[in-house]
Amino acid sequence: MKIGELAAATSTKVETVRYYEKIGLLAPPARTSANYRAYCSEHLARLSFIRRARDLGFTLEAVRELLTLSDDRSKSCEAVDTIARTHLIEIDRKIGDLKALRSELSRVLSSCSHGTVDDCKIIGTLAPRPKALS
Amino acid sequence: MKIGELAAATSTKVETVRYYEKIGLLAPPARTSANYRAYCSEHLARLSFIRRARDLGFTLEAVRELLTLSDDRSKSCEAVDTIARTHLIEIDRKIGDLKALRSELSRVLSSCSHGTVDDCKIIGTLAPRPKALS
DNA sequence: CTACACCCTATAGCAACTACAGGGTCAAGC
DNA sequence: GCTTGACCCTGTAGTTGCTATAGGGTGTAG
Repeated sequence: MKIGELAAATSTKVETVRYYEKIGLLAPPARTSANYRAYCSEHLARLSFIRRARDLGFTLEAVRELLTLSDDRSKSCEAVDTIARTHLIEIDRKIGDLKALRSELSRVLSSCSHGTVDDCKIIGTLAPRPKALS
Repeated sequence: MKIGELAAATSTKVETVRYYEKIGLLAPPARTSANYRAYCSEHLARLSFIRRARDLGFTLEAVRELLTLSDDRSKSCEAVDTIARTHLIEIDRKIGDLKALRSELSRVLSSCSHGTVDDCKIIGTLAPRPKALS
């Protein structure tokens, strides 16, 4: 399996596959006589794992941990659970942040009276022209 | 006003203030005899504007546009409105993405039976071990 | 035999900072 | 008068997760 095929099979870009290899997330595969990367099904499984985890928003560092954990199949999956739960909390935090930001921006927008910049409440909200310059 | 004071007044880090100057967002201030940056109230107003816009999630490029627009006080604020509305749409998209991701991750997490990694549904979901290796 | 798609390495770029390294300046305290 | 410490300076490299480019080699179809 050449890199382009592996990439296509996992909806990944070729450069990204090479990048994962460079940062040690994907094991370097064998090479053909022409120095082309030759992947096997283990690589495909590994990269699929990585992509799925990435799609779920895990950082590469978290993916790295998950991969390590998943390699020791007899260990408790508590650590796995912890990583996922931590990630969920982080997502909730981000959603909360964005919602707060959304309502603030929405408020600013609704105050716009569509006149000149001089009257613009959006600009006004951003830059409260100082009443007293020092 | 020295850079540390300006930074403190706007809850910005000193390095960030210098960074804004470097990328042309904040005008270079006068210098003291010791080559220290000496800021005036205009700089304070400008940096406050930048920080508020950033807090609302505008990109630096959007901030740059908003600053340019806000300098021409007689112009229509339509362009300002457009930038803000575009940003709002973008925020909504991000919230949607995160919510979808959240529900997916939540589903994965709830399937965890807290046994060993070998049974772990989280790992299993991420890496469906191929039934037939090629 | 010559296009063309694919592969290789190595490096730089993106956003928006942040963190050094390696210096200079200045006010206070002994 | 000298040192300590907090501040300031420039310039560069690091962060995350890729993506893009330059400048080349390989393999196959017409």
